[in-house]
This record gives sequence, structure tokens and C-alpha cells, in this order.
Amino acid sequence: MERQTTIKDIALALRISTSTVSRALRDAPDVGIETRKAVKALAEELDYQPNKLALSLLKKQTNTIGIIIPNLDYVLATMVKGIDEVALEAGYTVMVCQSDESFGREMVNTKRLLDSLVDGFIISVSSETMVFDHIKKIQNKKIPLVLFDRVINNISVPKVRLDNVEGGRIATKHLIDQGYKNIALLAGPENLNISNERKEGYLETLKQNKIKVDKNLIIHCDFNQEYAKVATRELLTGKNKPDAIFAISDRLAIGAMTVIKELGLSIPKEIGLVGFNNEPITQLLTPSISSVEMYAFEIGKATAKIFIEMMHSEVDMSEKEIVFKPKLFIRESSNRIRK
Amino acid sequence: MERQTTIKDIALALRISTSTVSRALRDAPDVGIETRKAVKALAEELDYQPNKLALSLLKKQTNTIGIIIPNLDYVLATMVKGIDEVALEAGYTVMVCQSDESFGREMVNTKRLLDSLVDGFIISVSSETMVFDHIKKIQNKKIPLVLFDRVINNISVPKVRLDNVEGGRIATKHLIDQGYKNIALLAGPENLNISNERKEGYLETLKQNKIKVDKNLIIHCDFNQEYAKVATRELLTGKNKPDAIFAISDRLAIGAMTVIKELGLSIPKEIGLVGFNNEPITQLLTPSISSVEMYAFEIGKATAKIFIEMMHSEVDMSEKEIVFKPKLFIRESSNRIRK
DNA sequence: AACAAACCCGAAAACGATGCCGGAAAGGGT
DNA sequence: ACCCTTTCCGGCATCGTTTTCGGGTTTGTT
Repeated sequence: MERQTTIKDIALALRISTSTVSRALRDAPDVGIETRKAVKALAEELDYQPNKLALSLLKKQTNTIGIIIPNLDYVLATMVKGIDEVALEAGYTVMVCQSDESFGREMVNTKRLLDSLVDGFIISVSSETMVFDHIKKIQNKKIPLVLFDRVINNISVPKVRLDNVEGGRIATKHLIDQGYKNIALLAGPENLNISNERKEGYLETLKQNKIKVDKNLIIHCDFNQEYAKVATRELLTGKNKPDAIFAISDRLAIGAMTVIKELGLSIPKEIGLVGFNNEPITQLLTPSISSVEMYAFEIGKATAKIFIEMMHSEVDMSEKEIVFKPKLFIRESSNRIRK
Repeated sequence: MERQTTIKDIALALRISTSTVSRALRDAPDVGIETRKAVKALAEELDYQPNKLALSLLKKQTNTIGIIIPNLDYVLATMVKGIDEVALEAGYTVMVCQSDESFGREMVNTKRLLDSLVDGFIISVSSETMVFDHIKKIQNKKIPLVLFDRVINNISVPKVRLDNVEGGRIATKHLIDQGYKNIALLAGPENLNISNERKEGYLETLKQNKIKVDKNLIIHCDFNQEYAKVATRELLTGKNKPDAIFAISDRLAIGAMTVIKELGLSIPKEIGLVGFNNEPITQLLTPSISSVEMYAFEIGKATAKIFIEMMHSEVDMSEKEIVFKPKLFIRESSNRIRK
């Protein structure tokens, strides 16, 4: 690693002071036209790059955003892409840390990012996260923070998320409209907010349509894909056999689909199926899977925008919450009434 | 954002010098037991965190690795996870930038990371990248660099990658062993190394088995999933209809599978299918898809290990190349001879 | 000719930490 | 009582940059 040319080198070579060089490079007013030219020419020639560390130390800001996410699945990767795009545009660089759905690693990551002196945080909490001391620590230090996707309620901080309850509603409503009467729910981990919200929408819609809820038709399973198969098998061989399944993620839906086919049931005739996330792959399968679009990219962008706004203005945004409305894409897996 | 407590605050409060505080905190030898205790106690109380920027400026190293990748699909996300794990362990933090398969963005990213003063680079080049000035720039500055997955040949730098030719071979050989005679290739973009290497393995194996190559059976298509469907339709309705398809990625394979089913052909009886990457989803589909495992996580870890090694030793590793051997997982989509 | 006003530029402090060097105080030996 | 070691600590430079303040030279005006 070779020594970078510094402002001092230029100053020395031109027999002027570092202050002058600094001003010349930044087009400050009081510097002679001649010196300015000379400085710029030499800077170009020596491939001078200002040292960001020195600047950060002085200005007390690093132009870096710390992002903590539970993993890098399709949805989160897409969201990160959205964040990245906006952040880059605004001159920020992001540091992405995966908590791997572990609370411990989430804490370690906050600590690391904290003493990497990031300017702020953008976080989606892990499914294990039930206590929020690390979040509060960030707040106490008055460091900008935005939560997204998997947010925490009862905490005063800007949030960007999907209306998951609505997502649960539209999926369930659609299945009812298609004439399914016995709708099962493949839910995620018990304490995961987004899962429970979708479940809430499901329950609500069933009640609204005077369909009684059968607890045996609701199965919580991990996002591990094998669980989905086991759960589905359980459902379809139980005493109260469902005629439709609403899965809380496309991965779960795909697992369910496999089992349904294995059992020789036809989709959508005998069993209807709706997923969540609208991953591209849902369109590629046979049958294609109906799914709820959650606008991951847009959520990412909106999150970053709020963050940037927080950095640039002094107004309190701690109560701000942006909620995206989901949209159902109806495909073969649930469309048995011709339209 | 509140002011962090600094070494100076502690020094002032204890009426000692900053140097003493610094030494006390780092357990340096020449500092009295009493002062040491006092310093540590106060540091604890004030929640003192050393300022990394100041340290980095002084030591000229940031403990940060810049990672540039074309996107965040399953394979790369898995690799990044591997890198992350090893890097974290060694005290490094990673900055991940996506080039989005664009050469321009790859250059912009290198520049950004370069003047973020990362300690080194870990790069997988975009499919557009045909000129390597940015890579050479890194080398000229003598900054550690490791290429992985999509590497560049004819360039003297450590690399970690899969033996893609072998991957092409085992997939093709397997299809031949299963009695398929007319094997098509769904390849990736024309100038993508990994794609061409897999193709090479395919061609080589055909020749070795005295099967003549039909150029019409080789279709290059983008990783965009829709292309795969178009290409497959083209293949299966052309004059020389293949009885098997080797797809260079699972996504392409899934697209192909959809079309095969649409056309009413049975898998694996009439058409055999093998994918690449061994994504978890290949096991979930019906039929499950045979696929070549590329050990993404391990490749990520190996890459990071080489990087760390480069940082800690002075030996030249520019010729080092770690090549992982792929392994075929045989599933329903290509298994028509009972075993 | 004298004085004000531009116009340029340099010195020095500051950001937070480390590390070398030198010096004061304390202790031990003769 | 003197000298020589330890032991412990403070001063200062350093990393690369910005910024404030002040001073010198030139130009222009009356």
C-alpha cells in the first residue's frame, strides 16, 4: 500500500501553505487565479485524493449508514438495493451487517457499527429480538435511526413498513371470493411481527365473512423450507382438511405446493394457494402462484429517503411512519373462477 | 448526536495527561497501578469508546474490506455471508457494493471504496466488465485484492472460484449416463466467464462421448428469467428437439421446467433437466431438479481467509488460486434410470 | 502623496488518539 | 551523602484536513 499524496505534498512542491492548497481545491474565494490553477494541475498530476478519515475526524461525520438486517433473502436484498441506491445518490455509503436472525449478533453488530462511527442506523430486527436495549442505546446517543420492514411497536422512531394486516386481508378475501371455505394459514415464527400482522388480517377477514376459525388450520413454522412441507402434510392429512392455504411467504407457499402435488391434489381446483412477497419465481412455476406484492424496493428507497431527511433537517420525525399498501397478484394457484 | 467522551475528558477529570490515560487503557507497562485503576473506572463510568477514526488516521488502516459484487442473488448473498463470517472474526468490517452488472457502477464503486480508504478489496466482476483499468489501479496502489467466483484470467491476483468446466462436465456426463442423446445448453450471457467455462465442460464431454455438437442446441440468454422460457420454447419447438437441457443456473432451469410442462412433456422421461447452484428451492419443486452444488458459502470463507492472510503476511500470493470442485446432486428431473 | 480597500496567503488550532523521549521522584546500593 | 536505577508520568510530534484570524502587498481613489 503506497503512500497517498497529501495536501502537504502539494504545498511543499509549490512552496505555498497547506491552507492555500486546501482553499484552492475547494474553490474558496480568496486564492489567486494563478495559484489555484497550479494547485489543481499538480493535484491532478499526482492523483490527489482527499483523505476521508481526516475529514471525518474533523467534521465528526463519516457519511456512512449502518444497516442491520436478519438475513439476505430476496425481500431484504431487494430492500437493501433500494436503500443503497438512494444513499449513494446522497453521498452516503452503507455498511450491511447480517444478524442471522440472532439477537446476540444483532447486538454485536450495533456495537461494531457504533464504534465504527456510522452517522446513523437503518435496522430491520431479527425474529429473536424481544428486548430493545441496543435500540435505546442508539436513541440515547441521539444517533439517527430508521426502522424498516420488521419494525418494533411502542417505540418512538421513524418506521417504514408494509401494511401487513391488509396483506393478510386481501389474500384471505381473495380466497373467499374464489369460493374456498376452509382456509389454512402457514404462518411464520410465533413472535415475528410481520407474521402475526398477516395472521391478524387473516383472522379478521374470516370473521367478517362469518367463517369460524379453526386453530388447527393455523400452523406456525420457521422459514426453513422443510418445515413448510411437514406442516402442509400435517394439514392435508388431518381431520379438518383445508381447501386453501395462505402462506406467509412465497418460500413456504412453494413448499406447500410441492406437498399438495405429492398428495395428488389439484391446484387450484381442490386446493387454493396464495403466497407472500411476490418473488419472481412465483411466475415461473406451474401453476404460477398468486402472491402479495410488498414493494420491497420502494420500501428500501423510502427508508433511505427518510434517513437522509433526518440527517438534513432538525425537525423531529420520531413519530413518522410510512405504510405501504400491498397488492395481490392473482395467478393460477388460486384462480378457479374464470374472470 | 452527542459528544462522545474522549481520552482528553478522562485526562482532565483525573488531572493527568492524555498519554497516561492512553497507556492505562491499553495496559501498557509503565503506568502506576493506582492510576490505571482510576482511569479504567472512569472510562467505564463515562462509557468511553475509542474513536476509530483517529486511530485509523494514525495507523493508516481502517479494518474495512470493500466488497464489490454484481448483485445479491442467492449465490452471491451466500458467498458474502461466508466472507462476512470470517472477516468479522478477524476484526474486519465489510462494505458491500452492488455493481448491478454494470461496468460503470463497478468503477464508481471502486472509486468510492478507494477513497473510503478500505484496507483491501474482494471483488466479483460484473458481466459487462471487459476492461480492467480499475483492477489495475488497485494493484498499482499495492492494495490487497482477491477475486472470487467471477474471476479474471491473465491477471496476477489471488483467486477463489469453482471449477466451472468440471461443473459442466459432470452435469453433461450425468445426462449422457442417463441415456439422453440430444442435450441442449441454456447458457448465460456470451462474455461471462463462468458461463463459458460451464459450456466448455459441456462441449468437451459431448466430444468425449462422440456426440456431435449442434449449435442450435446452445442458447445464450440473460439471467432474466423470462428469457429462459422463450429460449426453451424455441428449443422444444425447433427442428432438432433436445431430449435434455442443461441450464447454467437454477433460475434458468426453473424457467425451462415451466415451459417443458406447458408443452405437456414429461420430466425426466421425455426431457431431462439439470440446473446449477443447488439452490434450496430445487429440492422443493416437483419434480425436484438435479443441480450442481458450487459451495458458495465455502468459497466466501476461503476468499476472506486468503484476504486476511495477505494482510498479515508479506509473502506474494498473487499467483494463488483456490479451485473448488463442484458436486452434482441428482434429483428427479434427470433420474430416469432407477438405481 | 497618503490612506483605504481589496486581494492573497500563512500560521496555528482543532479533531482524537498513539508513541517517543526526557525528566522528576523514589528507592537501593556503596 | 552520593550516584545509579527504576518507576511513573508529561510534553510534543504526528496522522491529513479545514478554518479562523491576522498580516502583508497591491491597487485605486482623492
